[in-house]
Amino acid sequence: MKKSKLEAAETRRRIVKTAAAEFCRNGIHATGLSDVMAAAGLTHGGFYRHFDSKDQLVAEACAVAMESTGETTEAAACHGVGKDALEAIVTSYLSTDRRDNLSEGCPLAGLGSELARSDDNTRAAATAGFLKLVDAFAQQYRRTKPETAKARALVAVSAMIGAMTMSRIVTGPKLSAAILRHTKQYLAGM
Amino acid sequence: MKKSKLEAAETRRRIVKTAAAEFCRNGIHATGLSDVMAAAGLTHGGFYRHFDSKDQLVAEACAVAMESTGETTEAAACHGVGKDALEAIVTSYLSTDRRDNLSEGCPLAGLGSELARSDDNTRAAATAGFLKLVDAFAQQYRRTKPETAKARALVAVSAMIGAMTMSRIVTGPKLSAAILRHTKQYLAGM
DNA sequence: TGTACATCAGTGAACGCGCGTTCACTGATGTAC
DNA sequence: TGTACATCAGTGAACGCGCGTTCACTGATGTAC
Repeated sequence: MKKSKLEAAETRRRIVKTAAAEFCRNGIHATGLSDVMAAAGLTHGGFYRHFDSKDQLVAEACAVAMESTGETTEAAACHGVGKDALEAIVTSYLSTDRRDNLSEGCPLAGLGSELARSDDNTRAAATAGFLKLVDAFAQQYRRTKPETAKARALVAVSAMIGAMTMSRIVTGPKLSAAILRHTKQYLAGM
Repeated sequence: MKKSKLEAAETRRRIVKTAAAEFCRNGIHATGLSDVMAAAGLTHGGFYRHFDSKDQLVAEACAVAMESTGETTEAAACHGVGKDALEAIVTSYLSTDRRDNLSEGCPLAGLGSELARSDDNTRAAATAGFLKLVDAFAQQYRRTKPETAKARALVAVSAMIGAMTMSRIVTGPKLSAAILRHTKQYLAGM
């Protein structure tokens, strides 16, 4: 049953991508390797042909999910510059669709507290992705010293992540929507 | 070995309080009932004399942890009014001590993504605690229409929670401290 | 107030289950001649 | 180019382990008379 090297590499990518979605949807701890492999159309036994451990998969899945979030953000930012770009980014990030579609969402919001307890590789991947988001914000703060822009961007991205997290915790759809709406409005004018 | 009703009630409270600390430190999924009971000085078998399920304990532990966070916040707010109170709250909440002392920290930051996947009772407890924090902020926004104050407070509290979460994820102590410092400064002047 | 008995907080062993990980096996792929 | 053989991606059963939960048991507490 051996597959060609090309197929094997493709399988590996599929596992990581599937893992990213499954972890984001159900949480890292709550997602078993069997779940991931089954969702990728494989049996769990083959996992260790591709990875050393679950932790390694978690780190790579986090990196892939953050890349995807970064691309979505950059795509939104292309719709304009300055305030327009800011508004496009936060409108995309803080939408109710994104809130309800965990598997394609930002892992910083979807897995935040679990990432804080993950190993260095995973946290490094999360950090790199976070800094890309921060840069995307900082670039839109025109007429501002770079260091001020960076500081403001740190706050804005943290607010965005916190707002998305809270909108998912809160019981009551009105409150959940209000958190997203007000954070969106505030950050767009920051 | 039966204990008096008073002792039993005291034991129950101790279990909930211990659970709040253990969940906040290690995460809900990663903390077993045996861990909680052992930390409370008991064997795990007695758990079901006090609770129906782990989920029930999680909900009560979340409520207790949120109460504690609320009290800490109110205590900080007593140091002044308006901008002074705001600064006291965010300085307390966003300190590096709080960042490094998970077990006594705010569950919204320490358990955010796990709470988002918890049952209604747990999320309701988290929501009630969140709204208390929002009120504590809103009260400090003087010379502002109540609805504007509430909206601003929603954003500020979300930002605080997101910043604490990110400061724990990020690799690199300087970046971690910068997130806390800049968010602190920004929210104190909001 | 004193005695007999039911209650039940807490113990410790056990339950089934799913976890991360390992392993013998398979058969198509890739390589050496 | 064709053949013989080593490699290794993927399968499926098995490993030990810890999980949430259950249960028989204990003995001090609380209650009924």
